[in-house]
Amino acid sequence: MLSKKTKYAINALVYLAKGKRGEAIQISRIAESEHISRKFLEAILLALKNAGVLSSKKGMAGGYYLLMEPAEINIADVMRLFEGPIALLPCVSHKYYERCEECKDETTCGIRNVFAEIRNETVNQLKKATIQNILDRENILEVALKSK
Amino acid sequence: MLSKKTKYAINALVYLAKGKRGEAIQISRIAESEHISRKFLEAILLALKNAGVLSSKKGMAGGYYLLMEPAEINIADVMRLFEGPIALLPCVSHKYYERCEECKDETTCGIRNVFAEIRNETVNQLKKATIQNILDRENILEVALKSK
DNA sequence: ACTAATTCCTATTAATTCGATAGGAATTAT
DNA sequence: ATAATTCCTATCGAATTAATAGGAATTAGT
Repeated sequence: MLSKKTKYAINALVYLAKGKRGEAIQISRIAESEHISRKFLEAILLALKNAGVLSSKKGMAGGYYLLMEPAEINIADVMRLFEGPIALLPCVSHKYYERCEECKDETTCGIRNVFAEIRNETVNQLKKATIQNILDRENILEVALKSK
Repeated sequence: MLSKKTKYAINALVYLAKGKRGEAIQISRIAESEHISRKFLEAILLALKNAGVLSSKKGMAGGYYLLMEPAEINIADVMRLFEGPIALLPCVSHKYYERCEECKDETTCGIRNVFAEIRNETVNQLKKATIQNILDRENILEVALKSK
């Protein structure tokens, strides 16, 4: 399951993507709308800023705004930022690789082999899931609902 | 990432599947071979027994043995047993469903929609990954290595 | 220049989960 | 009987998670 941090990050990104591009939006406004603790959200948005996803304006009338395009922001990257590796085992992670302590031979380990495949398919899936993709789905679902 | 519990469970199941069917194998033997704390493994095997995957014989010359066929034991079920739901959000889990607190409309939530798809694909993937599948992969990898 | 509103940054806390350990009861082959 | 095993409950320390606190730095508006 996703941590609340990751979930809140996605909520906030979708919220920001729904607004006007370039308009600075205050933390407290996002926090209220999405029912997130303001202080907690503060840390989350800061991390997204440091990762280059968001930018911010300080001081009065300051706030956060998207730096990347919604179509470029994907769930895989957001998850990596807040949850660490997507791989289920350290021995099949690219960025956080770690050898299994007592694995006799990595090249013939069936467990490693199957989890490597799972990792690859999962990453592909999560990369397709962009913020833009989420917005598109919402539009489709709303249209479908109205036409009933 | 998988918890050590889940990883150890898979290690133990693969180990048992490699041995003779029906032969009771002691916890301590598995623990030594797979470098797992014996007491910790004890709890893991007990849980697998209660889930109907393993059975056991008590007393001297006792131990654990597979109750299900290696082709019937899949990673999805093992993960559910030790990690809880496979879904990344509670609102898309079947068995552990929980509504997102302040979701205005579940039926048009784009986040929910995308994570429902992710869940389905992940479950399909993890169900294909059976203990038998892992054994088969090891055989293929070993043959490939020898012929080099 | 002053004020108020905001982000930025560090530290702390409470609750939960994870990995492991301890000890003994129940069971069974020899 | 004895020794070896599973079964069961309780506990513990460390790490992680979710949240809170407080104040420094920055900036728009007056």
